[in-house]
Amino acid sequence: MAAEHADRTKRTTPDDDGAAREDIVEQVSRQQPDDEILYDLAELFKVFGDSTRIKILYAMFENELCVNDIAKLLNLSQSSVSHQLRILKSSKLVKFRREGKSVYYSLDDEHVRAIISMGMEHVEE
Amino acid sequence: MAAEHADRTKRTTPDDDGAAREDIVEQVSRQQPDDEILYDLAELFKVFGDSTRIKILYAMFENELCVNDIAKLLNLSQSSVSHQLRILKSSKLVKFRREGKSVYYSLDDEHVRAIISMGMEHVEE
DNA sequence: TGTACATATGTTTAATTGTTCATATGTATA
DNA sequence: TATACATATGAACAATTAAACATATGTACA
Repeated sequence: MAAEHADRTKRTTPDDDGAAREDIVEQVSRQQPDDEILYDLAELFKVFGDSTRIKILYAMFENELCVNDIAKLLNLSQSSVSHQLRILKSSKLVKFRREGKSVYYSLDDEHVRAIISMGMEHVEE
Repeated sequence: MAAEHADRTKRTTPDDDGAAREDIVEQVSRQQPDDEILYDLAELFKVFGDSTRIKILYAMFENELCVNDIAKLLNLSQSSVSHQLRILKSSKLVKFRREGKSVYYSLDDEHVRAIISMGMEHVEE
């Protein structure tokens, strides 16, 4: 794929290049997932894309925490934490269990951990 | 860590639980990366968190593409594509090379591919 | 150098969204 | 059941931002 394109870019005739480009574009178009899937993908990353939510997620990297813990830890209002947890829940990024009056939240699966780790590597390099 | 917490939650004395919570919170607080790093991490995911940018990134998954290709492929204005590529560039998600009048963009490194793939797995499950 | 094509960028506007405040729901216990 | 504590949720406001439009910059070629 990439190799094929590399070949084409070596051509010098304008018309040929134009035709090649159209071919590439059409091929990419066929390979592109449905808009709906890419929309969902963007929505997923949007959830990671807020510093409050990232702080909450990171805090849960190795511990389950209740709403109050998170509020104290990050110096946020209980309301704000609860609102954000609602978003994290509906994106399946965290799971929770009730124990007495408290609700303990934790990361939902290894994907979440992996995505955060991968992003961290990119940021730190 | 998680094991230690599991132990503590078995205690029934309210005072003990309270003290244990504080300990956990303080420990998490020490483990938490600097706000600045988490802010950068959120900023990174924010870039992935737009359907237009995700479409552009995905289109470049296996091919380098010029601005015009992307505009045609995704039925977007040249201006819009260029603005988005600027954001992708400044986040180091894409690299580019000039060839004649055109500028060819491609994914910057394997991290980018990995993050997208990981997100895709989460969305598709 | 002038013209055409490809890309970049400044500005404005409409829409999205995180936080705050107020209030409601849920749970344990006296 | 009344009270206190923990969490959830509805509404309003302020800040962010993607798209559109106009225009500028950069490149090739006659």
